[in-house]
Amino acid sequence: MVANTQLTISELIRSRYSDLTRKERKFADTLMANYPVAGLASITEVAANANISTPTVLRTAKKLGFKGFPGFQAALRKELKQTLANPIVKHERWANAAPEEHILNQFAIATMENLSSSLRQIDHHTFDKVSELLADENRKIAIVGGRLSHSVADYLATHLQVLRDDVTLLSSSPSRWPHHLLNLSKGDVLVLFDVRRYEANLSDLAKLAEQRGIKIVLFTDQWMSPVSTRAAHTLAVRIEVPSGWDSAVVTLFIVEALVAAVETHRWPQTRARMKDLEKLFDDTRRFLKKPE
Amino acid sequence: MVANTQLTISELIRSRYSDLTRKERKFADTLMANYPVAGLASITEVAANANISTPTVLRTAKKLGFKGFPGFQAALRKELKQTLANPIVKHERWANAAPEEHILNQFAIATMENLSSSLRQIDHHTFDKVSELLADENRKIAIVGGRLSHSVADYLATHLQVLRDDVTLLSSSPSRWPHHLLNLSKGDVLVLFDVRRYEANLSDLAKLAEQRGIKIVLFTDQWMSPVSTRAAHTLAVRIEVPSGWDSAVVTLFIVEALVAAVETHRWPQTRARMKDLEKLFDDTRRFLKKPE
DNA sequence: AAAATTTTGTAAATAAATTGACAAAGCAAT
DNA sequence: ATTGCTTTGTCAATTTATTTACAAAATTTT
Repeated sequence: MVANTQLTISELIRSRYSDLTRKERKFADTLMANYPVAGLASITEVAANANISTPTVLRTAKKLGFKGFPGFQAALRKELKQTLANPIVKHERWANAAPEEHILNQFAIATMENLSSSLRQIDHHTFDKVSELLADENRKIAIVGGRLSHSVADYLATHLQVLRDDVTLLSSSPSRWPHHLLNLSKGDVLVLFDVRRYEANLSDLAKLAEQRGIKIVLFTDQWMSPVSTRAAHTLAVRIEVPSGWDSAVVTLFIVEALVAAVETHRWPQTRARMKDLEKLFDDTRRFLKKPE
Repeated sequence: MVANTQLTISELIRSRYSDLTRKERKFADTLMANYPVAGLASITEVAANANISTPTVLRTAKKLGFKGFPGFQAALRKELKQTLANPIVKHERWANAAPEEHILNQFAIATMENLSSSLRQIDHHTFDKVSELLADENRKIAIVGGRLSHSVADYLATHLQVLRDDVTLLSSSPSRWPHHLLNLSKGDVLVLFDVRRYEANLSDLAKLAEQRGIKIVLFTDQWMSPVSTRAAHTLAVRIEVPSGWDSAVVTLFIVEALVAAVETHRWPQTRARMKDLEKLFDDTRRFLKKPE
């Protein structure tokens, strides 16, 4: 007999309940009363909690179609994992029903996991501190990224420039970086993006910045760029996806949230500033109908 | 040392994370990525899933203040029992302990919704078609973005350039765009990022491209850029977040998944090419130790 | 009420998990 | 490159869990 993989174990128990003997039902009841955690301890403990003997637990598991207790428990865990997994991925099936293995699905799952576990790790005090730093117009801001993280640095710069003055994006050629630092002084902020493989140039730049008393805000990955020892604040995110390189999605997410936080800090000034800028852009670039 | 019963284990890990060594963090990361189920199997299995040895798992548990692995596990179960009993904390399975209204959490909710609803709308056949187009080395590729989407265009260009030849990122100044089109001919591909407010320049460029028989791949938002009428393939995503502008996170997600798909199509060539490039970059830029 | 049958538990055998001791590998400082 | 220190894994010892075999208890049938 093989366990039906379609049914949850609780459904399985309900459907087979009439086949169970008195003590077996006692075990089933105990499990259902605290489902599924009551089934996740050792067979000894589980039996003790239900006031039955260990062989009875084993026999029940076998009756439900499992080879042994460990198999039963593994099924419980698997089920729990799916239940706890992000409700969005799990429940909201796609209209067009792309197969589970489609790369979009694979990526979605990995990205959701990256996002949720990054959120669990990020300290929101750090986030708040960083957003205050970036909102403080007494500090100049320089932004720099590595080879692959340059676009994210660009994104942050573009958006911050809308919100405040004195925001510079360091060019992508490392040779010119030290030069840029001359414009910064003690108390100014260097935002640095460094994910693996960590670049020595960024490390050097951080050293220089530290010597000048410039505050470093570091975006890195879970393995932590060596720059983190010099950084005033470090925001580490998870970046693993099923491909040959790393994902910048969660980093971009944090960047956007930060920009939104800065926007909130500076709302009065921002409002006026954005109007001005919009006008400016309207003159430079032509826009089409504005939706909504 | 006794485990503080006030803290959840995930909080405990976060607070002691800096005390953990490399492999210990690997365990912590694995646990956090699939919390708390990843910690509920036997120590052997848990270690195997994290690709570390069992003693390392044990040492981590002890470092966190538990007497042994079974004690650690019992704490996880106890916590899980409480979590499952109280639906209010449900959300905290994927957010951290920051208050519900914290902008990080607000953003997380919005972003997850954007991602899932975009996934539901995107036709995976379109996605596959686009990935084939981009993988076809007989077609030249030009990439262009608007004012705010330029960084995403940059990201796509940087990554595609690793995978194949003939990838150009159009500069951010619209006046030079038409010039670039001269390098493209019938059957080549123009990837265009256009989210509200839709830019007239991009629209003009699309018209020109269409006249020359260039295939247009459009990334836009749910309201659809006017370019969509000229596009061979349109990928529309949801972009709303609680801030003054729109989110590029989901767009970047699709871009990354596309790059991964192209990588798969072209694996044999890619492999060699990436090796060459790595070497080239190693000569130009200096990298520090490569993690993992 | 006794016999037959089923259920349940005890206890031993087996298998597996946990832990500890130590050696190898990795890393940092020189 | 060498040394000293830290981290990590291997392997064996120990403990614990799981399973089996069988006997006792309970239940049902006659």
